[in-house]
Amino acid sequence: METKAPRITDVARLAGVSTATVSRALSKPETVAESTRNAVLVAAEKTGYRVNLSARHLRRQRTGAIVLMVPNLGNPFFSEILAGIETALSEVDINMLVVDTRQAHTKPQLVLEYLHATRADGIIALDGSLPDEILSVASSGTGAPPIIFACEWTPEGEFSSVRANNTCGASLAIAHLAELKHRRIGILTGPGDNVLTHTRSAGARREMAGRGLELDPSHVFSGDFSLESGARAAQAWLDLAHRPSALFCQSDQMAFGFISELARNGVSVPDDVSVVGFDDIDIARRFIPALTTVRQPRKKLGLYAAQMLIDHVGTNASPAIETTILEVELIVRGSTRAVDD
Amino acid sequence: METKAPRITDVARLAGVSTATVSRALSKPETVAESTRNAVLVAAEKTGYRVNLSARHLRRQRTGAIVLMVPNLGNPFFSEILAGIETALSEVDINMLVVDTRQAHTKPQLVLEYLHATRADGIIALDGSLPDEILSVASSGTGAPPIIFACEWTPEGEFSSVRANNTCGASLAIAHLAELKHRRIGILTGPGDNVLTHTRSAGARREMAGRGLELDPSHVFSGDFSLESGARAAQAWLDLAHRPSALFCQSDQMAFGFISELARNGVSVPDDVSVVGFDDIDIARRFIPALTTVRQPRKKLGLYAAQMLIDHVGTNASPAIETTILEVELIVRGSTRAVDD
DNA sequence: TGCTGCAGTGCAATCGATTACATAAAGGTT
DNA sequence: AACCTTTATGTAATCGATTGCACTGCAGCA
Repeated sequence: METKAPRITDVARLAGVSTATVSRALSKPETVAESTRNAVLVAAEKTGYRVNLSARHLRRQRTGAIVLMVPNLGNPFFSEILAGIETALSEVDINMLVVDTRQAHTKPQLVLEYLHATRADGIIALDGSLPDEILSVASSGTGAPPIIFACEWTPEGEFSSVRANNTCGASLAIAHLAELKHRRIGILTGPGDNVLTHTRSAGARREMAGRGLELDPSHVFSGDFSLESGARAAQAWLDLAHRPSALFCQSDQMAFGFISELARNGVSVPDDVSVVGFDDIDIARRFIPALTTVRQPRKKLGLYAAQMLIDHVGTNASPAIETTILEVELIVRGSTRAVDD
Repeated sequence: METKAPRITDVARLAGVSTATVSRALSKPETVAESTRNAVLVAAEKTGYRVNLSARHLRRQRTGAIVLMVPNLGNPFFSEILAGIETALSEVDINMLVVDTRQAHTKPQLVLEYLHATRADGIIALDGSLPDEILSVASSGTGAPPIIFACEWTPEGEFSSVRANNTCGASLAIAHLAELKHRRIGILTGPGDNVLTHTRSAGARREMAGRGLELDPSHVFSGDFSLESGARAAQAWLDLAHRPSALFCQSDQMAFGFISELARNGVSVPDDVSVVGFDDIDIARRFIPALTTVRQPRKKLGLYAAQMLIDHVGTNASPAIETTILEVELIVRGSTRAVDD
């Protein structure tokens, strides 16, 4: 019963033309006479013909797909960026291959596979801390597809990237707390080796310095952007004799973990501490208290990254390194309030 | 400068063997003499050879990829399932192509493309409500790749699926509330046309009936699994003269929206109302109050779905329809408490 | 009338790897 | 010594679509 899928020759025979004409009628319709084109279309419809993409890709030397390297698929922060990328790609008929890079650090070989041009036409990396082995291959240019970093990036700046203005975001967060008269402001950072951590920390420190505020080293908590690391920071906060009255968390997730753990210990946000997050993920406006945070234009980040990659893929040799920085916005909600005098 | 990527003939020449031997040495090492194999491996290493996947796929008549149809990439509930699927697939060297099906309903053509075998070897659908146009093609069997439903499924049961025991989950939720002496229990449902909505509602109703509890029609709120629909239900709840003392929400997101909106109106969970969710997404244990909910084994759902699909793809003609139902678990946290007598 | 140009089409090479089949060499059996 | 196996390798067809080049026929032009 199992009928074979129709091939281009089947359509050609039915339409009474050559395969070359069928191919042209379908992919460059304007080069074929209208009557022929219609005959081909009818024949294609009748046979239920679908091009064989493997054959097309082989011949055209493109794969019609890009890979997306995500540091941790389980993190909700990424999902909306994914959605943005997907939207942009689906319009130009490019597929999105998703890879979780958590394993990249233990098994770089596995991820290296993706860097070779027969797998994908390009790469969007949401993970700025890919192992050096991978980055060196990527930058060597020989046969490796173009790569764009989104959100995160590599400090050396060898690659194009689209990112939020993290420095400015951190400044906004600190400025907001300072204006609420907080003078003992703490910071809950991301992982030590992460560019976002550095950039946000630097932005925060600069803003504090500019306002003559000191940053007590014991008020710097180090986390890893996750809920649980926020909860751990709360424990550390509780153990302090001299506690900060406000905390700038470098991710919303950590802010939630922090607030939640404090709540379990009878400490209230914002009454006892003010908290500012970073990202503005969906749940932020519905957390209790609603979280004051720095909004990153996630959908836009995804769209821009995809667009940039599409451009690179189209003009198949543009080594120009572009960096697009998108503006962020402080969203003031219920997790911050002025200190009592 | 741009050197062409090395081909299999380059490796063959360098190793002094035929292309057939190179191919075998790389993909079926045991069929080649050890000395030859080593020579090939060395030559491959030296040239930096990578197989051209388009060529391989064309010849082998497989694509090495499966597509994953996700109803809404922006929803955090799905991310962990994605992670599970990705883990299983990466071990067998299959790629995951992710497609957002929100557009499927407006543009079925676009999604139909994926159903043709040259794009993917198989499909995992997290969306049970694909348009009929698509389902009929999928079930016709002619050239369409195997499809597995995960989490959601189609009511007609024409396809294999992996899902949680939703009926049982709903029962557990209601039983828990009933044991806390709640007698006026409300339900916040998902979209009316969704299988999960029906199954969970049926399970809840049955459990209530079994315990002699009445379900007041005005205590059934209809949502769409989203945060905001939970908030809207809270408004509806506030407007009631005779309010339920407990609410079973068919998703955690809705529970958060509901609790949050009540909090803004000075109503406390669990003091004034008890709330049970469904899913146990990460944030549930850190929400304030921590959410009592029914845990779905998300990672496992992903793993099983991937495994089932891999099996189907391997034995390339197994029309047997399997249904795997995974058990759920009630996680009691702070959003529920006994009614005051 | 004869020539040029162009639109429309077909022929056949090509993309690169895989694999059925053929062949050769080595070892085993009687 | 003749013959059969087994193992290792090579030859060449094949997967299906695309596209450079060549060809045909017709319109336009001098």
